[in-house]
Amino acid sequence: MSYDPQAVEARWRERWADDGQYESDPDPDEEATFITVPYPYPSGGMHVGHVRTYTVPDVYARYRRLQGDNVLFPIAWHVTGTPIVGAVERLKKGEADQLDVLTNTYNVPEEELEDLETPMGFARYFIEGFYKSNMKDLGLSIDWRREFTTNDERYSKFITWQYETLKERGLLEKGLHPVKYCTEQENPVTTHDLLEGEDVEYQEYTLVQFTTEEGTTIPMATLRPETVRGVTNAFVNPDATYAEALVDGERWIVSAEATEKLALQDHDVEIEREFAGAEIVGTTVENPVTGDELLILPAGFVDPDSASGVVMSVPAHSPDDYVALQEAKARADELAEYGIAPDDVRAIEPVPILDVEGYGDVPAKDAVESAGIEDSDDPELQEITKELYNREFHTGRLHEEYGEFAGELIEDVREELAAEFRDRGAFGQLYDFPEPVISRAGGKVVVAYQDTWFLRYNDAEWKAKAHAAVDGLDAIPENTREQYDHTIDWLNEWPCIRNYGLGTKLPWDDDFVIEPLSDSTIYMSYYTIAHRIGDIPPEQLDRDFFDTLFYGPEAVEADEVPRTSDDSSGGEPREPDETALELREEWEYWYPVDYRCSGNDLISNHLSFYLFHHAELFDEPAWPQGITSMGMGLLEGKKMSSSSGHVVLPSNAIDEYGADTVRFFLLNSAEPWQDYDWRSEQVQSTRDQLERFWNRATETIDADEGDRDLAHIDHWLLAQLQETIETVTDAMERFETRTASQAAFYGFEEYLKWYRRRTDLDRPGARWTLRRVLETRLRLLAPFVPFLANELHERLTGTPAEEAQWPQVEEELIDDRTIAEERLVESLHEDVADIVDVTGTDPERIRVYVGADWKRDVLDQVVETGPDVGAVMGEVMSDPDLREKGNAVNDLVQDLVEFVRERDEETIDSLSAVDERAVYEEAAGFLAHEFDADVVVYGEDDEGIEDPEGKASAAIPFRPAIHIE
RNA sequence: GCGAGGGUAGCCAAGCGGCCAACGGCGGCGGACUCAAGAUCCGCUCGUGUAGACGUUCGUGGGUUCGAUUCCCUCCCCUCGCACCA
Repeated sequence: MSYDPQAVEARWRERWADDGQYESDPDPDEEATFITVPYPYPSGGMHVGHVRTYTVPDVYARYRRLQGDNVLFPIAWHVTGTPIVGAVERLKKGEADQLDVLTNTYNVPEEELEDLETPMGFARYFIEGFYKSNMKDLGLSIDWRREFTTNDERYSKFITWQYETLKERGLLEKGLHPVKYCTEQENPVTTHDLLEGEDVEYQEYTLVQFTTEEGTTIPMATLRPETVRGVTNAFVNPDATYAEALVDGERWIVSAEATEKLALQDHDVEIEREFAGAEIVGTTVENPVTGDELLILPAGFVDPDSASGVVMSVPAHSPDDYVALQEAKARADELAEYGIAPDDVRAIEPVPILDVEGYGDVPAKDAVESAGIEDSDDPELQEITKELYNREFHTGRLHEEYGEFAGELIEDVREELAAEFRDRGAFGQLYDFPEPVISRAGGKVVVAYQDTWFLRYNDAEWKAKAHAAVDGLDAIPENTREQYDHTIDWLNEWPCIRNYGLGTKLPWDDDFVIEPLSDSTIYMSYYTIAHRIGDIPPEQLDRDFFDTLFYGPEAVEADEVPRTSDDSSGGEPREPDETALELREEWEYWYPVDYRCSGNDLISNHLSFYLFHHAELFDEPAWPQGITSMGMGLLEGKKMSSSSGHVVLPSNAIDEYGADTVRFFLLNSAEPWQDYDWRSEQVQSTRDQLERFWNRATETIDADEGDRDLAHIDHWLLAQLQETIETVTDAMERFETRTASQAAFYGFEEYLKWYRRRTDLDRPGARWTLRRVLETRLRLLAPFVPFLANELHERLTGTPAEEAQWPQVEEELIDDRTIAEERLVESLHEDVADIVDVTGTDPERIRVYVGADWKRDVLDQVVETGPDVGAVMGEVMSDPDLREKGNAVNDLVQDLVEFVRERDEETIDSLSAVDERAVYEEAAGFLAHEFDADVVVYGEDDEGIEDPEGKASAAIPFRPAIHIE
């Protein structure tokens, strides 16, 4: 029967569903293995780029089951936050892009679009229609009883418990934090809400507070506060609108735009009057650090919508400023209209404040002159400005006048220096974007301070615990360990709430929702009880309930203090909840998570949060045991992207190739942590290979069973099988799905190819061997291609592969000597083929000469003495018979020393027991058949040897001489 | 810039001190089978070569070693992450 994956797979899916095959419950007699994967976010459909993430854990789950474990592999749906809400809004607005993705990429029928117009309706559509059905079609061995969404009432109770506990432990703190803010909607926005400037990051500008004669503050925005001593003048845009305003009670002058930003960044701003920038051009201001009086010059390049709208000029270090100053000098006479004396402008000279390698005293001048820049419109000006900026930041050292900071590198002291001036009241700060950022609502996006709650990942003790969790972790691949440590060190306060979106309300302030990365840190524990918690009324799921569940009855009994912020029941001793105690058994059985299979892009946030929260909320035995981080998927060499339609839907791929092919391709084309590339040509080829495997397997199954009457080559194949079992098992333990499947499938195919050439497959011994090999391979492959492997295994043995055991190496079938012997045959075959090829002859007769016994003695001596020509010669020459042979021995020793050096000890060992001549004699028939020639084997010293061209003496041990004619 | 990963024959990709001119797949060429196509099987696919060899290769330039694709350093190029976004 030919390979029909759709039919085979449909049967097994049905069978698994009917049997509840992958529903796992605690069983004290079996070891628990708990595997998780980040729950998908159904803000769109699933594509093949997502498939491997879920297939790798499935393969491991299936592997552990074959090893006898009780395995739990659950899934749920993450709907928290704004992406789904945003997607629904865009749909309702009828946005073309959104409609295109839905109807063209994901083939949502027009008439069903309406169902997607509520957030949960949208989520449901993609959960049921894509994720869930795709996962089932792929044969993922998920316990479907445990699914939930993060918007479920009971899940929220669980998150509530988590956040109340963290708050009580002092790990949540309230404060102001800069966020992206849409001035149109008057609301914070996320990257997804942006129309323009998605990847622009806001920057922290220092406001250097210059003052006018009247004592008005003019804050000049800079990213380089350390250049304050190099300021020679200021620039304002004469045509822009500026405002005089009371800022926190002080009189300030900034651009009109800046007043709004200041107001949003926790300043009290009262605008008194607005005027054109020209008004203050020509006046002077005082540098708060040096006390110098500086002139304000006009400049059209000053953007009033960038920071404060007033900039300070540092011509010695900024090529931009240098060119602007030169231009101002050139038209100094025109500046008289602003009441500026032209000579005052011409008198302005750059003031260097630092030394930087590779430039002279005035670096900006050097840079401008060597680049040959003439005016401020030159596009190269930006480049050299950036280049000099970088150089100065990393290698620039401050001059003497900086006192304690003198001689230091800018990158080491900038922050410290700015902080010091800030303390003295000379500097302020302002967050702003360096480029325009526009929200999807069309409004300008600025940085605003928001009152927020954040998780204190900067807490030293918490960090220490998280590091401890990393120490005990099986980080796969191992080099991700340092990334976790690095992230843990680097993480700061993390705002964990949002103003809107789906999810759990902040327990003590329901204006806020806990954001998606923060409500998904310990939910793996929720899986252990998810299938039973539905029977419990939500109101019963209070703090005591979860305390009992996770911390045991004593956590409640011992504690008579009211626990929740709104608990008014007072200090009554409480009874642990019975149901919670029952569920506690589930949690204790399954926890900890043995492996979490995730993407390497999540290391810097989600996976590190996962470690932080486990380390804090649970005791060490419940900490994560292992994390596998995976690479991403490409489609025909390019990044997949649902918005551009450059995706393949799993359902299409499964229809076309079958689920086993999809799985096998993904698992075999790269190791999980490497990127893979979905190329339809390769996928098709994978399918062809599986089909060939199927056909061969079917032949073996249909043939007579044979019996255990084994020839040399059968022993050889069985010995290779043992090596394969070992390789595959080792690889599976390390999640090396490529190595494992490659060895079990393609690697072994190579052995079979040789085996088929070497022997008569109709022998009873061969048939027995082939059945044995097939059965073992089906078990090795069952985690990868479960449909095909279970089907064939059942046809072969009567039971599915998944009900059998993972293959064990059978000691009595290990046979290094036979493997070594067969290698000799292979290399003899290869040598003959080479000679035939090079000479272009079609041989009638092939003569094989095995080296003389004394040569073997010399080899033994080399092995004993070690690969050292001098030492071996010393030993060998003490034998008179050998000494007599003179130079021949010398040459032989040279060759044999090299022979031994090139091989490892095991190979040499296994060769020592080999009867070389017998091996060639056994293979003579095979060679005769292969080359269609007579094959005769001689010993070099045989009497009656035929040696027409005197080749025999060239033989050395394990490298016979050959003659063909 | 910081952190991580990577650059191997036409393409994908393994190797990670000697068994390596370098597994495997795709593509290409030749052959067997076939009326034919497909599938399958065999051989070739860096160069030279009428004897199993030699020569030049594994981003660049150095170094360590008897010996380096494999170890160390320099440089060049590519990919990913860098925060409130899942």
